[in-house]
Amino acid sequence: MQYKAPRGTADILPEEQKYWRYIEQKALEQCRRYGYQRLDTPVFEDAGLFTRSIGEGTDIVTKEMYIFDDRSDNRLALRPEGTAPICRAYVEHGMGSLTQPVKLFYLANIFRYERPQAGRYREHHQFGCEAIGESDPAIDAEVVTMAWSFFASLGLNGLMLKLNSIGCKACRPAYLERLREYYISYSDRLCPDCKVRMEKNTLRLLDCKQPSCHGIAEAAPRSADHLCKECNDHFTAVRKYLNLAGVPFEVSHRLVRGLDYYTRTVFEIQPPGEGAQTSVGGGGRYDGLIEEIGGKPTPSIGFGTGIERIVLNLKAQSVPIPPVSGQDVFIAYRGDDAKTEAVRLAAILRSGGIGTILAFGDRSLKAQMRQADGSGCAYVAIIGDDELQTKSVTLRTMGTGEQQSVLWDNLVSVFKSLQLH
RNA sequence: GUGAGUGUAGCCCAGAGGCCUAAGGCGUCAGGUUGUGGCCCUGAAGAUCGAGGGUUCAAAUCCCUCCACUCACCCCA
Repeated sequence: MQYKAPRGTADILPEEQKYWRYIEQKALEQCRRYGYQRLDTPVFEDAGLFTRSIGEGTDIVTKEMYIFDDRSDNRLALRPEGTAPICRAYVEHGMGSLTQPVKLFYLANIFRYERPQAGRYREHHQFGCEAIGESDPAIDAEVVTMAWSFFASLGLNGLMLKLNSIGCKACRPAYLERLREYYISYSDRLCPDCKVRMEKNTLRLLDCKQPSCHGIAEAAPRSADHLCKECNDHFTAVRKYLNLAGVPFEVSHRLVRGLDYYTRTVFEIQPPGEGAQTSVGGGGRYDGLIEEIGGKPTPSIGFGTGIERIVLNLKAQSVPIPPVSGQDVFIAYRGDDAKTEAVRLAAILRSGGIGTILAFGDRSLKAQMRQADGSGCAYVAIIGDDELQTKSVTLRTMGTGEQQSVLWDNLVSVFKSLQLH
Protein backbone atom coordinates (compact mmCIF):
# COMPACT_ATOMS: atom_id res chain seq x y z
CA MET A 1 0.00 0.00 0.00
CA GLN A 2 1.46 3.30 -1.02
CA TYR A 3 -0.29 5.71 1.32
CA LYS A 4 -1.40 5.19 4.87
CA ALA A 5 -2.69 7.52 7.54
CA PRO A 6 0.39 8.95 9.27
CA ARG A 7 1.60 7.20 12.38
CA GLY A 8 -0.52 7.93 15.40
CA THR A 9 -3.42 9.27 13.35
CA ALA A 10 -6.61 7.44 12.55
CA ASP A 11 -9.58 7.63 10.25
CA ILE A 12 -12.85 7.78 12.09
CA LEU A 13 -14.85 5.34 10.00
CA PRO A 14 -18.62 5.44 9.48
CA GLU A 15 -19.20 2.61 11.95
CA GLU A 16 -17.31 4.56 14.62
CA GLN A 17 -19.22 7.77 14.13
CA LYS A 18 -22.01 6.94 16.54
CA TYR A 19 -19.59 7.16 19.45
CA TRP A 20 -18.36 10.55 18.37
CA ARG A 21 -21.81 11.94 17.75
CA TYR A 22 -22.94 10.60 21.11
CA ILE A 23 -20.06 12.21 23.00
CA GLU A 24 -20.44 15.50 21.15
CA GLN A 25 -24.12 15.61 21.86
CA LYS A 26 -23.55 15.01 25.60
CA ALA A 27 -20.82 17.65 25.67
CA LEU A 28 -23.03 20.20 23.92
CA GLU A 29 -25.84 19.49 26.34
CA GLN A 30 -23.61 20.03 29.40
CA CYS A 31 -22.31 23.28 27.91
CA ARG A 32 -25.86 24.49 27.44
CA ARG A 33 -26.75 23.61 31.03
CA TYR A 34 -23.70 25.32 32.49
CA GLY A 35 -23.63 28.29 30.16
CA TYR A 36 -20.51 27.70 28.07
CA GLN A 37 -20.18 29.04 24.55
CA ARG A 38 -18.19 27.44 21.80
CA LEU A 39 -14.98 29.03 20.57
CA ASP A 40 -13.06 27.45 17.71
CA THR A 41 -9.44 28.45 17.27
CA PRO A 42 -7.02 27.68 14.43
CA VAL A 43 -5.27 24.30 14.33
CA PHE A 44 -1.93 26.08 14.36
CA GLU A 45 -0.69 29.01 16.36
CA ASP A 46 2.46 30.98 16.89
CA ALA A 47 4.73 28.42 18.54
CA GLY A 48 5.65 30.91 21.24
CA LEU A 49 2.13 30.79 22.63
CA PHE A 50 2.72 27.22 23.73
CA THR A 51 6.34 27.40 24.81
CA ARG A 52 5.43 30.37 26.99
CA SER A 53 2.31 28.93 28.56
CA ILE A 54 2.88 25.20 28.89
CA GLY A 55 6.41 25.62 30.18
CA GLU A 56 9.79 25.57 28.47
CA GLY A 57 10.89 22.47 30.31
CA THR A 58 7.89 20.24 29.73
CA ASP A 59 8.04 17.27 27.37
CA ILE A 60 5.20 18.71 25.33
CA VAL A 61 7.30 21.72 24.44
CA THR A 62 10.74 20.16 24.25
CA LYS A 63 9.98 17.12 22.16
CA GLU A 64 6.33 16.68 21.31
CA MET A 65 5.31 19.74 19.34
CA TYR A 66 4.65 19.64 15.63
CA ILE A 67 6.57 22.79 14.88
CA PHE A 68 7.36 24.32 11.52
CA ASP A 69 8.24 27.53 9.73
CA ASP A 70 5.84 28.68 7.07
CA ARG A 71 6.90 30.38 3.83
CA SER A 72 7.12 33.72 5.61
CA ASP A 73 9.34 32.27 8.33
CA ASN A 74 6.69 32.41 11.00
CA ARG A 75 7.34 29.79 13.64
CA LEU A 76 4.10 27.91 13.98
CA ALA A 77 2.97 24.83 15.88
CA LEU A 78 -0.01 22.53 15.61
CA ARG A 79 -1.82 23.00 18.89
CA PRO A 80 -0.58 20.53 21.51
CA GLU A 81 -3.35 21.51 23.93
CA GLY A 82 -6.53 23.52 24.02
CA THR A 83 -6.31 26.03 26.85
CA ALA A 84 -3.64 28.42 25.63
CA PRO A 85 -5.37 29.13 22.28
CA ILE A 86 -8.64 29.89 24.06
CA CYS A 87 -6.80 32.28 26.36
CA ARG A 88 -5.08 33.89 23.41
CA ALA A 89 -8.45 34.47 21.77
CA TYR A 90 -9.81 35.86 25.02
CA VAL A 91 -7.02 38.41 25.18
CA GLU A 92 -7.00 39.15 21.45
CA HIS A 93 -10.70 39.93 21.36
CA GLY A 94 -10.78 42.01 24.51
CA MET A 95 -13.05 39.64 26.36
CA GLY A 96 -11.61 41.01 29.58
CA SER A 97 -14.08 43.87 29.23
CA LEU A 98 -17.06 41.56 29.13
CA THR A 99 -18.88 40.50 32.27
CA GLN A 100 -16.67 37.95 34.01
CA PRO A 101 -16.35 35.05 34.03
CA VAL A 102 -16.31 34.33 30.32
CA LYS A 103 -17.20 30.66 29.88
CA LEU A 104 -15.96 29.02 26.70
CA PHE A 105 -15.66 25.50 25.37
CA TYR A 106 -13.95 23.76 22.50
CA LEU A 107 -14.04 20.50 20.62
CA ALA A 108 -10.74 20.32 18.85
CA ASN A 109 -8.05 18.04 17.49
CA ILE A 110 -4.77 18.14 19.36
CA PHE A 111 -1.31 17.18 18.10
CA ARG A 112 1.62 15.73 19.96
CA TYR A 113 4.57 13.89 18.50
CA GLU A 114 4.64 10.82 20.74
CA ARG A 115 4.98 7.07 20.37
CA PRO A 116 1.41 5.88 19.95
CA GLN A 117 -0.10 3.30 22.26
CA ALA A 118 -3.55 2.45 23.59
CA GLY A 119 -5.39 5.70 24.23
CA ARG A 120 -2.49 7.83 23.02
CA TYR A 121 -2.17 9.21 19.54
CA ARG A 122 -0.33 11.89 17.63
CA GLU A 123 -3.61 13.44 16.69
CA HIS A 124 -6.33 13.16 19.24
CA HIS A 125 -9.45 15.12 20.12
CA GLN A 126 -10.40 16.97 23.24
CA PHE A 127 -13.52 18.49 24.63
CA GLY A 128 -12.64 21.22 27.05
CA CYS A 129 -14.15 24.09 29.01
CA GLU A 130 -12.57 27.26 30.30
CA ALA A 131 -14.07 29.69 32.82
CA ILE A 132 -11.98 32.82 32.53
CA GLY A 133 -11.87 35.83 34.85
CA GLU A 134 -13.15 34.49 38.13
CA SER A 135 -11.30 33.46 41.29
CA ASP A 136 -14.30 32.49 43.41
CA PRO A 137 -13.82 28.91 44.64
CA ALA A 138 -17.46 28.33 43.79
CA ILE A 139 -16.53 28.33 40.13
CA ASP A 140 -13.80 25.76 40.77
CA ALA A 141 -16.50 23.56 42.20
CA GLU A 142 -18.81 24.30 39.30
CA VAL A 143 -16.17 23.39 36.72
CA VAL A 144 -15.35 20.15 38.51
CA THR A 145 -19.04 19.38 38.88
CA MET A 146 -19.62 19.98 35.20
CA ALA A 147 -16.78 17.68 34.21
CA TRP A 148 -18.14 15.04 36.54
CA SER A 149 -21.71 15.31 35.30
CA PHE A 150 -20.48 15.16 31.71
CA PHE A 151 -18.97 11.75 32.41
CA ALA A 152 -22.03 10.68 34.34
CA SER A 153 -24.25 11.65 31.42
CA LEU A 154 -22.18 9.41 29.15
CA GLY A 155 -23.21 6.41 31.19
CA LEU A 156 -19.71 5.47 32.34
CA ASN A 157 -19.32 3.64 35.63
CA GLY A 158 -16.58 3.32 38.17
CA LEU A 159 -14.90 6.66 37.52
CA MET A 160 -12.86 8.29 40.24
CA LEU A 161 -12.52 12.00 40.76
CA LYS A 162 -9.20 13.00 42.29
CA LEU A 163 -8.71 16.48 43.69
CA ASN A 164 -5.75 18.38 45.05
CA SER A 165 -4.36 21.86 45.51
CA ILE A 166 -0.83 22.61 44.44
CA GLY A 167 -0.71 26.15 45.78
CA CYS A 168 0.23 29.38 44.09
CA LYS A 169 3.40 31.18 43.19
CA ALA A 170 3.55 32.52 46.73
CA CYS A 171 3.48 29.24 48.61
CA ARG A 172 4.58 26.62 46.10
CA PRO A 173 8.31 27.40 45.96
CA ALA A 174 8.70 26.76 49.68
CA TYR A 175 6.75 23.53 49.38
CA LEU A 176 8.85 22.36 46.45
CA GLU A 177 11.94 23.03 48.52
CA ARG A 178 10.56 20.87 51.32
CA LEU A 179 9.72 18.17 48.83
CA ARG A 180 13.17 18.24 47.30
CA GLU A 181 14.83 18.03 50.70
CA TYR A 182 12.67 15.07 51.59
CA TYR A 183 13.53 13.27 48.37
CA ILE A 184 17.24 13.93 48.65
CA SER A 185 17.30 11.73 51.75
CA TYR A 186 15.89 8.86 49.65
CA SER A 187 17.86 9.53 46.50
CA ASP A 188 19.69 6.20 46.58
CA ARG A 189 16.40 4.29 46.61
CA LEU A 190 14.69 6.12 43.74
CA CYS A 191 14.13 4.75 40.28
CA PRO A 192 16.25 6.25 37.50
CA ASP A 193 13.36 8.32 36.19
CA CYS A 194 12.77 9.85 39.58
CA LYS A 195 16.37 10.89 39.84
CA VAL A 196 15.83 12.93 36.71
CA ARG A 197 12.56 14.29 38.06
CA MET A 198 14.34 15.62 41.14
CA GLU A 199 16.05 18.16 38.93
CA LYS A 200 13.57 18.62 36.15
CA ASN A 201 10.08 18.40 37.61
CA THR A 202 9.98 17.95 41.34
CA LEU A 203 6.21 17.72 41.61
CA ARG A 204 6.14 14.80 39.19
CA LEU A 205 8.05 12.69 41.71
CA LEU A 206 4.74 12.22 43.48
CA ASP A 207 2.98 10.27 40.74
CA CYS A 208 5.78 7.90 39.76
CA LYS A 209 4.36 4.56 38.62
CA GLN A 210 7.23 2.47 39.95
CA PRO A 211 6.10 0.37 42.94
CA SER A 212 9.45 0.98 44.60
CA CYS A 213 8.77 4.70 44.66
CA HIS A 214 5.18 4.48 45.93
CA GLY A 215 6.02 4.31 49.59
CA ILE A 216 8.37 7.23 49.35
CA ALA A 217 5.81 9.32 47.48
CA GLU A 218 3.04 8.33 49.86
CA ALA A 219 4.98 9.55 52.87
CA ALA A 220 6.21 12.71 51.19
CA PRO A 221 5.26 16.19 52.40
CA ARG A 222 1.85 17.13 51.06
CA SER A 223 1.21 20.29 49.11
CA ALA A 224 -2.17 20.72 50.79
CA ASP A 225 -0.36 20.95 54.14
CA HIS A 226 1.89 23.73 52.91
CA LEU A 227 -0.58 26.15 51.37
CA CYS A 228 -0.60 29.83 52.19
CA LYS A 229 -3.68 31.11 53.98
CA GLU A 230 -5.38 32.28 50.77
CA CYS A 231 -4.80 28.99 48.99
CA ASN A 232 -5.87 27.01 51.99
CA ASP A 233 -9.11 28.96 52.36
CA HIS A 234 -9.72 28.53 48.67
CA PHE A 235 -9.16 24.77 48.78
CA THR A 236 -11.40 24.42 51.83
CA ALA A 237 -14.17 26.31 50.06
CA VAL A 238 -13.86 24.25 46.89
CA ARG A 239 -14.31 21.06 48.89
CA LYS A 240 -17.27 22.52 50.73
CA TYR A 241 -19.03 23.45 47.49
CA LEU A 242 -18.27 20.10 45.94
CA ASN A 243 -19.81 18.33 48.91
CA LEU A 244 -22.82 20.58 48.56
CA ALA A 245 -23.11 19.60 44.91
CA GLY A 246 -22.93 15.94 45.87
CA VAL A 247 -19.85 15.27 43.79
CA PRO A 248 -17.94 12.25 45.14
CA PHE A 249 -14.32 13.39 45.04
CA GLU A 250 -11.27 12.09 46.77
CA VAL A 251 -8.41 14.34 47.83
CA SER A 252 -5.19 12.89 46.53
CA HIS A 253 -2.00 14.53 47.64
CA ARG A 254 -0.14 12.69 44.90
CA LEU A 255 -2.20 14.23 42.14
CA VAL A 256 -0.16 16.72 40.15
CA ARG A 257 -0.62 17.89 36.61
CA GLY A 258 1.83 18.04 33.79
CA LEU A 259 1.54 21.57 32.56
CA ASP A 260 3.41 24.38 34.27
CA TYR A 261 0.57 26.85 34.31
CA TYR A 262 -1.60 25.16 36.93
CA THR A 263 -2.17 26.79 40.31
CA ARG A 264 -4.28 25.88 43.31
CA THR A 265 -7.08 23.49 42.29
CA VAL A 266 -6.12 20.52 40.15
CA PHE A 267 -8.30 17.51 39.41
CA GLU A 268 -8.39 14.42 37.32
CA ILE A 269 -10.99 11.88 36.33
CA GLN A 270 -9.68 8.35 36.26
CA PRO A 271 -11.32 5.39 34.56
CA PRO A 272 -11.59 1.98 36.23
CA GLY A 273 -9.43 -0.95 35.25
CA GLU A 274 -5.87 -1.43 34.22
CA GLY A 275 -4.19 0.25 31.31
CA ALA A 276 -1.64 2.84 30.53
CA GLN A 277 -3.93 5.81 30.41
CA THR A 278 -4.79 6.72 33.96
CA SER A 279 -6.93 9.68 33.05
CA VAL A 280 -9.85 10.41 30.77
CA GLY A 281 -9.87 14.05 31.67
CA GLY A 282 -8.52 16.59 34.04
CA GLY A 283 -8.02 20.23 34.64
CA GLY A 284 -7.29 22.91 37.12
CA ARG A 285 -6.87 26.54 37.87
CA TYR A 286 -4.37 28.59 35.89
CA ASP A 287 -4.35 32.02 37.47
CA GLY A 288 -1.09 33.15 35.92
CA LEU A 289 -1.55 31.98 32.35
CA ILE A 290 -3.33 34.94 30.78
CA GLU A 291 -0.85 37.40 32.21
CA GLU A 292 1.95 35.17 30.95
CA ILE A 293 0.73 35.47 27.38
CA GLY A 294 0.28 39.22 27.53
CA GLY A 295 -3.12 39.83 29.09
CA LYS A 296 -4.03 41.42 32.39
CA PRO A 297 -3.86 39.18 35.48
CA THR A 298 -6.93 37.01 35.07
CA PRO A 299 -7.80 34.09 37.34
CA SER A 300 -9.20 31.14 35.41
CA ILE A 301 -9.98 27.47 35.59
CA GLY A 302 -10.82 24.80 33.07
CA PHE A 303 -10.68 21.15 32.12
CA GLY A 304 -10.07 18.97 29.12
CA THR A 305 -11.13 15.45 28.22
CA GLY A 306 -9.82 13.04 25.62
CA ILE A 307 -12.49 11.87 23.20
CA GLU A 308 -10.57 8.78 22.06
CA ARG A 309 -10.16 7.69 25.66
CA ILE A 310 -13.84 8.19 26.29
CA VAL A 311 -14.66 6.02 23.26
CA LEU A 312 -12.30 3.36 24.62
CA ASN A 313 -14.10 3.37 27.94
CA LEU A 314 -17.56 3.38 26.39
CA LYS A 315 -16.56 0.27 24.46
CA ALA A 316 -14.91 -1.38 27.45
CA GLN A 317 -18.10 -0.90 29.47
CA SER A 318 -20.37 -1.78 26.53
CA VAL A 319 -22.37 1.38 27.08
CA PRO A 320 -25.32 1.28 24.66
CA ILE A 321 -24.89 3.98 22.02
CA PRO A 322 -27.88 5.16 19.99
CA PRO A 323 -27.38 4.55 16.26
CA VAL A 324 -27.13 7.48 13.92
CA SER A 325 -30.38 7.83 12.07
CA GLY A 326 -30.38 6.20 8.66
CA GLN A 327 -32.40 6.28 5.49
CA ASP A 328 -36.10 5.76 5.14
CA VAL A 329 -36.80 4.28 1.74
CA PHE A 330 -34.94 2.33 -0.92
CA ILE A 331 -36.18 2.59 -4.51
CA ALA A 332 -35.83 -0.51 -6.64
CA TYR A 333 -36.80 -0.65 -10.29
CA ARG A 334 -37.16 -3.03 -13.20
CA GLY A 335 -36.62 -1.75 -16.72
CA ASP A 336 -35.56 1.51 -18.29
CA ASP A 337 -38.89 3.31 -18.05
CA ALA A 338 -39.22 2.35 -14.43
CA LYS A 339 -35.68 3.57 -13.79
CA THR A 340 -36.53 6.95 -15.26
CA GLU A 341 -39.49 7.16 -12.92
CA ALA A 342 -37.37 5.98 -9.98
CA VAL A 343 -34.89 8.80 -10.54
CA ARG A 344 -37.73 11.31 -10.68
CA LEU A 345 -39.40 9.96 -7.53
CA ALA A 346 -36.12 9.93 -5.61
CA ALA A 347 -35.73 13.65 -6.25
CA ILE A 348 -39.30 14.33 -5.12
CA LEU A 349 -38.92 12.26 -1.95
CA ARG A 350 -35.66 13.95 -1.01
CA SER A 351 -37.16 17.38 -1.58
CA GLY A 352 -39.87 16.28 0.80
CA GLY A 353 -37.25 15.49 3.44
CA ILE A 354 -37.42 11.72 3.07
CA GLY A 355 -34.09 9.87 3.24
CA THR A 356 -33.97 8.01 -0.04
CA ILE A 357 -31.52 5.52 -1.51
CA LEU A 358 -31.77 4.80 -5.21
CA ALA A 359 -30.57 1.56 -6.76
CA PHE A 360 -28.03 1.83 -9.54
CA GLY A 361 -26.61 -0.37 -12.23
CA ASP A 362 -29.73 -2.13 -13.48
CA ARG A 363 -29.13 -5.19 -11.36
CA SER A 364 -31.69 -7.90 -10.75
CA LEU A 365 -34.55 -7.13 -8.44
CA LYS A 366 -33.24 -9.78 -6.08
CA ALA A 367 -29.90 -8.04 -5.93
CA GLN A 368 -31.60 -4.72 -5.35
CA MET A 369 -33.64 -6.21 -2.52
CA ARG A 370 -30.50 -7.59 -0.91
CA GLN A 371 -28.93 -4.18 -1.09
CA ALA A 372 -32.10 -2.63 0.31
CA ASP A 373 -31.98 -5.04 3.23
CA GLY A 374 -28.41 -4.11 3.99
CA SER A 375 -29.11 -0.40 3.70
CA GLY A 376 -31.24 -0.35 6.81
CA CYS A 377 -34.18 1.29 5.05
CA ALA A 378 -37.48 0.45 6.65
CA TYR A 379 -39.28 0.58 3.31
CA VAL A 380 -38.62 -0.37 -0.27
CA ALA A 381 -40.52 1.22 -3.13
CA ILE A 382 -40.60 -1.06 -6.16
CA ILE A 383 -41.38 0.17 -9.67
CA GLY A 384 -41.90 -2.15 -12.63
CA ASP A 385 -44.23 -2.43 -15.57
CA ASP A 386 -47.36 -2.86 -13.44
CA GLU A 387 -46.59 0.20 -11.36
CA LEU A 388 -45.90 2.28 -14.46
CA GLN A 389 -49.41 1.44 -15.66
CA THR A 390 -51.05 2.58 -12.44
CA LYS A 391 -48.66 5.46 -11.69
CA SER A 392 -47.85 3.92 -8.31
CA VAL A 393 -45.14 2.05 -6.44
CA THR A 394 -45.33 -1.18 -4.51
CA LEU A 395 -44.28 -0.15 -1.03
CA ARG A 396 -42.83 -3.00 0.99
CA THR A 397 -42.39 -2.76 4.76
CA MET A 398 -39.17 -4.66 5.36
CA GLY A 399 -39.86 -5.54 8.95
CA THR A 400 -43.12 -7.31 8.26
CA GLY A 401 -43.00 -8.05 4.55
CA GLU A 402 -46.35 -6.35 4.05
CA GLN A 403 -46.85 -4.55 0.76
CA GLN A 404 -49.22 -1.87 -0.39
CA SER A 405 -49.72 0.18 -3.51
CA VAL A 406 -49.07 3.92 -3.21
CA LEU A 407 -49.73 6.42 -5.97
CA TRP A 408 -46.74 8.52 -7.00
CA ASP A 409 -48.64 11.68 -6.09
CA ASN A 410 -49.22 10.41 -2.56
CA LEU A 411 -45.72 9.12 -1.81
CA VAL A 412 -44.37 12.08 0.17
CA SER A 413 -47.50 12.51 2.24
CA VAL A 414 -47.63 8.79 3.00
CA PHE A 415 -44.06 8.83 4.27
CA LYS A 416 -44.70 11.94 6.33
CA SER A 417 -47.50 10.13 8.11
CA LEU A 418 -45.32 7.07 8.80
CA GLN A 419 -43.31 8.55 11.71
CA LEU A 420 -39.88 7.84 10.30
CA HIS A 421 -36.82 7.41 12.47
C1' G B 1 13.89 8.18 22.90
C1' U B 2 13.74 2.81 25.39
C1' G B 3 11.78 -2.29 25.71
C1' A B 4 8.64 -6.45 24.25
C1' G B 5 5.23 -8.71 20.82
C1' U B 6 3.03 -9.16 15.94
C1' G B 7 2.97 -8.74 10.40
C1' U B 8 -0.87 -14.41 5.34
C1' A B 9 -7.25 -11.59 0.59
C1' G B 10 -11.54 -5.56 2.64
C1' C B 11 -11.92 -7.98 7.96
C1' C B 12 -10.84 -12.40 11.50
C1' C B 13 -7.42 -16.06 10.86
C1' A B 14 -5.20 -21.81 9.54
C1' G B 15 -0.57 -23.26 7.75
C1' A B 16 5.81 -23.51 11.15
C1' G B 17 11.07 -26.18 5.43
C1' G B 18 8.61 -29.77 0.02
C1' C B 19 1.70 -33.01 -0.39
C1' C B 20 0.65 -24.61 -0.68
C1' U B 21 -1.35 -24.52 -7.84
C1' A B 22 -1.81 -21.04 0.42
C1' A B 23 -7.18 -23.55 3.79
C1' G B 24 -11.55 -21.74 6.48
C1' G B 25 -15.02 -17.99 8.37
C1' C B 26 -17.11 -12.95 7.70
C1' G B 27 -17.93 -9.52 3.95
C1' U B 28 -18.53 -8.62 -1.56
C1' C B 29 -20.66 -10.30 -6.32
C1' A B 30 -23.75 -13.83 -9.08
C1' G B 31 -27.32 -17.81 -9.22
C1' G B 32 -31.16 -21.26 -6.68
C1' U B 33 -36.50 -20.54 -13.63
C1' U B 34 -40.05 -16.03 -15.56
C1' G B 35 -40.79 -8.88 -10.48
C1' U B 36 -38.99 -9.20 -4.17
C1' G B 37 -34.59 -8.99 1.13
C1' G B 38 -33.33 -11.32 5.90
C1' C B 39 -32.34 -18.03 6.87
C1' C B 40 -30.39 -21.92 3.78
C1' C B 41 -27.77 -23.97 -0.63
C1' U B 42 -24.37 -23.41 -4.99
C1' G B 43 -20.71 -20.78 -7.47
C1' A B 44 -17.26 -16.60 -8.44
C1' A B 45 -13.92 -12.75 -7.66
C1' G B 46 -10.27 -11.41 -4.17
C1' A B 47 -3.24 -13.00 -1.47
C1' U B 48 3.54 -10.60 -5.65
C1' C B 49 2.18 -14.78 2.38
C1' G B 50 4.91 -6.42 5.23
C1' A B 51 9.66 -5.08 2.06
C1' G B 52 14.64 -6.36 0.68
C1' G B 53 18.62 -9.71 1.03
C1' G B 54 20.64 -14.60 2.52
C1' U B 55 20.75 -20.19 3.51
C1' U B 56 18.76 -24.47 0.63
C1' C B 57 17.69 -28.74 -4.87
C1' A B 58 13.22 -26.43 -2.43
C1' A B 59 11.16 -20.90 2.00
C1' A B 60 4.63 -18.22 3.96
C1' U B 61 7.64 -21.57 6.96
C1' C B 62 15.01 -20.90 8.83
C1' C B 63 18.69 -16.40 9.25
C1' C B 64 19.80 -10.99 8.66
C1' U B 65 18.32 -5.90 7.66
C1' C B 66 14.58 -2.48 7.14
C1' C B 67 9.51 -0.89 7.53
C1' A B 68 4.77 -0.95 9.73
C1' C B 69 1.38 -2.11 13.55
C1' U B 70 0.37 -3.29 18.76
C1' C B 71 1.41 -3.00 23.91
C1' A B 72 4.33 -0.96 27.84
C1' C B 73 7.98 2.87 29.80
C1' C B 74 8.86 8.18 29.50
C1' C B 75 4.94 11.71 29.12
C1' C B 76 -0.02 12.78 28.77
C1' A B 77 -6.20 13.42 27.10
